[in-house]
Amino acid sequence: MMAAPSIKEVAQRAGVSVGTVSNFLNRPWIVAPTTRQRIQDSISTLGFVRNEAARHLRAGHSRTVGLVVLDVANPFFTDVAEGAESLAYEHDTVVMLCNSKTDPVREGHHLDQLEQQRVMGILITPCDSADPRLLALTARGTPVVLVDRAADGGHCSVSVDDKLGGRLAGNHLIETGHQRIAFIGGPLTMQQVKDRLAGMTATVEKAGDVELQTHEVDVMGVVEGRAAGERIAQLPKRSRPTAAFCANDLLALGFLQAMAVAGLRVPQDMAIVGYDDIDFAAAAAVPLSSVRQPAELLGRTAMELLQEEVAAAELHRHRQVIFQPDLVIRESSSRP
Amino acid sequence: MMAAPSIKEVAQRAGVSVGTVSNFLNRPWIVAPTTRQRIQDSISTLGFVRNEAARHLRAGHSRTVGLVVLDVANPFFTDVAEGAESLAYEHDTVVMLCNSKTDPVREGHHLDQLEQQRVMGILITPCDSADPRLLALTARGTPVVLVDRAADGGHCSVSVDDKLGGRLAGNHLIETGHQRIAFIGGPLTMQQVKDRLAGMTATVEKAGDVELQTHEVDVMGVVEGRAAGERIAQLPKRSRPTAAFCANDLLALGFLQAMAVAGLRVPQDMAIVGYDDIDFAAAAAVPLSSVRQPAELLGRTAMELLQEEVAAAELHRHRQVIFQPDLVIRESSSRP
DNA sequence: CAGTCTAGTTGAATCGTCTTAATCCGCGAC
DNA sequence: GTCGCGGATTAAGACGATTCAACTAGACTG
Repeated sequence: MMAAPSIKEVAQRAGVSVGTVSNFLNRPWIVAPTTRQRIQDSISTLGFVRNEAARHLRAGHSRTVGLVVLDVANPFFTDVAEGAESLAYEHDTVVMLCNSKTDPVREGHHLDQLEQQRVMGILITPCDSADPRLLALTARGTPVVLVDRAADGGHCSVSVDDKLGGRLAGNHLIETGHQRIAFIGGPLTMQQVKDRLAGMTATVEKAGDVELQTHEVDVMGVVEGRAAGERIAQLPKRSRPTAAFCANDLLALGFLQAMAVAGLRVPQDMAIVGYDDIDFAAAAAVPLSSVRQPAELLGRTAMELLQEEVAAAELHRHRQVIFQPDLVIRESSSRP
Repeated sequence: MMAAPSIKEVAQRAGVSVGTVSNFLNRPWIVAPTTRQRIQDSISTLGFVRNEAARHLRAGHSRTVGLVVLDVANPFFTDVAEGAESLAYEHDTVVMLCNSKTDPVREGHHLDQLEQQRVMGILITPCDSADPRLLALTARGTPVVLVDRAADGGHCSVSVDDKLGGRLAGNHLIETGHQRIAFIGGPLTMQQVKDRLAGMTATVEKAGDVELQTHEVDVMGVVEGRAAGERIAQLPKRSRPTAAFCANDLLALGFLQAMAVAGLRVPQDMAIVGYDDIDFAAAAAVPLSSVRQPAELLGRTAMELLQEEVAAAELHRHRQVIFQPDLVIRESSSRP
């Protein structure tokens, strides 16, 4: 296993200078056809592969974008990644997917690594809304775009109107006649969760005689949803909510399973509305109503903003793009 | 936004040479305490961040490992990633997670990128067992470790005995009295799928009077499992299988949902056994029996083999590690 | 035939970090 | 007072690709 051949060896073998090989690689049309052929041959016999590190060093910036998500196992985020990657692909850049698992320490570690790699920029759904590290990063020259969370001006951001999402779910449940509603989500330090709850609360207050219970969880996964469901199923019928609004679909799925186990019928005994409208939601045992977020578009737009910021540099003005969510009504919350 | 400060500016400001700063960074103990302090101050006031590209260029190899999986949305693979990452973390290396989506073109693109980045090595669950590209990659100096697939000597590999897994599922279903069994999985070009089917087939043949139907799918996701389930549910009762063995849990989950929709009870009308034992399996509406694979261990071991190969270089002998799967029996296949 | 183009090619400098051999300096031993 | 020793520091190359000013050799113009 010898060392990988460099442009130099390619040049030598083709009988030209390194400059010409570089031209061949980057501006082939200015190289004479015969020379071009010789270089091509040399490259394939040697099995030459460009050294990205060297290009990067010379260029001063890499062709990689970091994407830090809260949970790779959540289809919502894989869809976001998909969207980001599709645009990246068109611009010949690479996406580095990092999983913070809602853990600030892990998140910090990933940010360090990405900064050391001098990535073009970072797309992130941060654990903490107001982490000063993000601003510091930007100040030191790495553009940061917030995903699924509105920024307050220091960054670009792409988000969905979570309060509206909460209101949509609230209106729907109240209209279908529910008077005791549970909210399941958390941690409540996360802006998205706070906003979804706020939207719901606003609707409930306007309606007057509706009771809202809040059940906080510390991670939004299936397991936690199931646990919350079990807790709620055990409540005496008189005080048990008749509907649940889960802050994401993973929670809702777990919650749904708990209902099945507890023998409560969905939607007759318990209506459920989730959030994100992941593919699983429509395909659940009882198809889940859910507040739909345009995940892929979110990712794609975030990448767009980043590319804008990178291109414009000094004269760039941060933008906050906000999408509207839709409520998709399915069996899990249809009128009994 | 000025350019990121380099070691040179740090040195200047601290009144030392770049060599000393480099020493501070890599072998702090040989630097005098007072100097150390001055450099530390300089670093923090300038906000210096190491340039990984330059280190990499100098060192000739990067501190990144590529991990290419078939489907990031499949919890099995996120568990594998978790395992790989945990070990990587201990060795101060970074994992770059790439999603091929069972698409050879995407896979190829990722491999190109990773090779250009001169990654330390690549852990991959390839689409095609026998892609010559993998051997070429190794020949050119990038170690490749196969994950969840046994290699034939050209690489290290970490896998699980899929034939045994198939036999375990087969024995279990036959013992519980089933005589018509469906196998759902695909594409059949994938070695894992082939082996799981082979194990099942062997058991069925030994038993004698058991019928096995094969239902091939082209991607192993929830949607496809659901479709297969719908197809099978429509069969007349006399010819409809009474049990299904799905080549992964995503398929099984989809299949389970289709049964619910079709009004078939699980396990009374249809027993189901999945594969991978992802967290979802235990938490499904009807808890799923599943052939358990040690996903995290798989990832961790793959990374271990890679590090071994990188360290040993010339004198390295490829190893094939094979784990044993376990059958976890839950409600979905318990005796009616 | 001198002069002007132009297409094609070259060589050297550069990016930021690490390493190696060389240098410096102060102190104790003789 | 000199020598040597060792701890601390430095200066000078790599590493591989890119770029840009400079150069060559023909072709063409007037």
